Amino acid sequence: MSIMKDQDLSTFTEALRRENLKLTPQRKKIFSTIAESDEHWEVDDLVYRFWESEDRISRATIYRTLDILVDYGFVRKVDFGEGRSRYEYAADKKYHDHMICEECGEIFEFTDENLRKHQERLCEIFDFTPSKHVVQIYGLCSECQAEPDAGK
Amino acid sequence: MSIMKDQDLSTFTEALRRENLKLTPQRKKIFSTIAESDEHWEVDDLVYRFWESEDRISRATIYRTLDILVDYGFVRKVDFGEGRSRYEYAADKKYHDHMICEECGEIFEFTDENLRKHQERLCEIFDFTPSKHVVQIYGLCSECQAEPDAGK
DNA sequence: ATTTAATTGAGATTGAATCTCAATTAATGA
DNA sequence: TCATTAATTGAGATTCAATCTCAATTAAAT
Ligand SMILES: [Mn+2]
Ligand SMILES: [Mn+2]
Ligand SMILES: [Zn+2]
Ligand SMILES: [Zn+2]
Repeated sequence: MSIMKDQDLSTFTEALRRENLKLTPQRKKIFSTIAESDEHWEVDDLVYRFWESEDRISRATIYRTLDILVDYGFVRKVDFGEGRSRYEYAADKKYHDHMICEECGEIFEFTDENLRKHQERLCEIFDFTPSKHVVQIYGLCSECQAEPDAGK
Repeated sequence: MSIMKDQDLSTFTEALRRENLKLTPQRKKIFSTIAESDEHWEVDDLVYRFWESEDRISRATIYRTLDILVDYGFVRKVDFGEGRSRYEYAADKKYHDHMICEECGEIFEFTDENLRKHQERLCEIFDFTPSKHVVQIYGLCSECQAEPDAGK
């Protein structure tokens, strides 16, 4: 685990203490696994990863810990309309949006400051105080346009 | 039912015939109810409305009919992260996006051509062929900023 | 009127997410 | 180090939206 992520872990530890929550082995393990995970993983990715390891962690605990991590801003919850949630480690990553290929499932991240500013302006017009923006573009990625079966 | 919506119904009828599907009383009733419904309704809104009427329609049939209507483009399915889907009658309404107040649940629609064009440009850059865009802004509406309990 | 493939509805099933509660454990401080 | 206490865990039950199954019904075409 990198220096940066060790820092994150101690930030997590402090946040827990601040709210009188305990630093349990389960929470520690979930945190460090997440910090090393691929992007946009789902709960079962964690469940099965732990399942194969020495000490399993129950679904309930995983869900509960994720809620805390989302609250604290270490993890972002994303919904690509699959009927279940995905998550991404947020601590070392700035604002971005997603393109989702409906053929191969690949997810492309992009950042567009103009897009962001447009939205801010709209909020001003509506006198709306935003807490969260969702921008998603569904369609066919470059590969899948060429060969419709590429991703299968 | 307006002239416009009668036209829609016959378009629906034709679409059904084209695919060898039958025009049943249930489908007719669902269609006309939808065409008169408020925006962003959910399945249970329909279920209960039919429940109180003469002839009830089963959940399964409602879901199946909605799938067809979404396929044909008469209805748009929207997800505001509530754990269930909402729908809106699409036939007489052009492109728009949504602001969702997290306090009172109100949904505001807006249309911004620049935003749309920005997204188109991004798709070109990524060589991505879009089929669907989702833009949602969650936060506090004007009313709810002033009085946090306004919507309760 | 007959034929046939599509449709319906009741109820079972799935799958994600949440809840319950008894047993366990981290944290605090004497 | 040990006792106290409130937080945590895990197994399994529960919830809820959505989908599936299948026998009975029905729209539509001839
Ligand atoms: Mn991402
Ligand atoms: Mn709308
Ligand atoms: Zn693709
Ligand atoms: Zn509001």
